[in-house]
Amino acid sequence: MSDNLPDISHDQHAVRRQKLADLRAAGVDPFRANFATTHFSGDALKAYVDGQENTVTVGVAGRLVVIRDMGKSQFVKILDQQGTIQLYVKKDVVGDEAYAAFKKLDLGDILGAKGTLFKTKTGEVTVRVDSYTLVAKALRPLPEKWHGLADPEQVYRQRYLDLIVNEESRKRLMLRARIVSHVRRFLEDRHFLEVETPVLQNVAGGAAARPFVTHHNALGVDFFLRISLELYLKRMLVGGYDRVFEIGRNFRNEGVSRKHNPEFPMLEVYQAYSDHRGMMTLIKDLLTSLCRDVLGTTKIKHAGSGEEIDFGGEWREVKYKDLIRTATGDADWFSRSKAEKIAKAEALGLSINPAWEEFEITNEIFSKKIEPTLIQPTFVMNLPKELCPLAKINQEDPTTLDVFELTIGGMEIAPAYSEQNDPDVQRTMFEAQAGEDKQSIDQDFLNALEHGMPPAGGMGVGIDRLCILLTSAESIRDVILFPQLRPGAA
RNA sequence: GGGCUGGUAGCUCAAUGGUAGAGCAGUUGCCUUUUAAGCAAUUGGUUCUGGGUUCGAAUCCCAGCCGGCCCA
Repeated sequence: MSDNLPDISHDQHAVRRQKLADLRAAGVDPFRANFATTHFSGDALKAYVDGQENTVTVGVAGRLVVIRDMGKSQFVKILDQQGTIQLYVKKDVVGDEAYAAFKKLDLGDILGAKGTLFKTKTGEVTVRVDSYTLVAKALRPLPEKWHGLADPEQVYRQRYLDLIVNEESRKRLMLRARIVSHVRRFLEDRHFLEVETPVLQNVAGGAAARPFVTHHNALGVDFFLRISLELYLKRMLVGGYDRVFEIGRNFRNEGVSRKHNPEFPMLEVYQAYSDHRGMMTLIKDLLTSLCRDVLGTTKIKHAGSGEEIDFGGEWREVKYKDLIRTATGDADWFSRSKAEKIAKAEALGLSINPAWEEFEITNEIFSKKIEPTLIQPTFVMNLPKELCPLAKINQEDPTTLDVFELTIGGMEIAPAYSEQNDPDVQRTMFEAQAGEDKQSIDQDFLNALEHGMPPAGGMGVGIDRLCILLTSAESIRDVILFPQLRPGAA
């Protein structure tokens, strides 16, 4: 190096670009190299045979995340999908030239290394490197090694950095992948068929939510992004698929919060010749098997309250109306006038819109005063009939439905119904809900019901919320790889 | 949409109206079993943006941009 070059030592990006240029000038282009691995880091660590030093050969690859340079030898760590593994690089093993090049590597570079396993004097299984290959140069520096990346905005916008430096995030988001995978396997084992139904719909049915609208140029029509999977999956029941499920994205054009992301994957399951009670068994089996096989425990810490949620015991079953009567201290709540209900709700500290229907006032009490307190798994049974127009009416109390809402950790985890299969009742319910807006009724769905849908139980499970629960996350953003944010400043 | 709160070196954070600092990272040396490796030296700043107050602003005020928490 000549003396009149500008000092770029403060600019890590420039220093790394210079190193890359030097490599290329020497005929080495890391971006045209590759490396054949034989093991992931965790598998390599398991391949070590106690006492057998330098007998097992492995090829591992990953991102350089720790460098401890001791002059003529270095201990470094690389990170791959399974975690980190330590490499020991000695000058007199790899040779002078390769060692000199190794000393020029930066934290963040991606390399492959071949060598033999041994245990250091402090007991860590380590690869004694015979040779290595740089396969990608990192031109930008990693965040700080002790504290990781703490700025929440950068964690969400540049999740890749969060995943490299924050082990907690890495583990939580990998756990999510295993949860979803387990759900699929669980259902497939029970003869459920996974299907895919349209995201672009001309009627956004199956739920009450504000949809996103988009436009199809060739057809010259607007479409809604779906807000629910329900009406298409029920068409599959009509078509003879007796057990179906879909894990599909729903889109709701509403607020963003700790519990809401505008796009979210939803599991919906439908089982012919079952009902909501069948769904209770299914969801309990699913959650307990997730606890057992994925988490390895039936006790989970609830991030909000710090309370321990126990999936192992009996799950509480309680009627919606009884919860309301208890919360209001009024055994005759459901025969009170609207004015009395408003007065009582306001006395409980709620702000009530006088335009609301009575069931909405009651449900405000449920969602604000009751649901957040239901930390242990609780089946809330027999919801009022106004809340779910797609469910069967309960025969003993026709003001309620054959449904439950499974609530855990203060969150609605899984609503399930005995599905309405009477096309005339369904039409009446739709019309009552639609009011003047007849356009919003999915006429083809009613047509399908008229062809005959078998009696069935159906259930929805929000995957994000399930993951919040099972990973004890504080926020939905912690379980979504790339949560929705306002576009960043340019 | 409202209230509170934050934005300072690549990252994590200090600096309470008076010369913008530290640790890590980087750079240069030393060190062939380290574990946040160690030792020595050292570079690095549009204090989010734009206005204002002031002799003087990272700090106070106003507006904006992007977050976080709570509420709707």
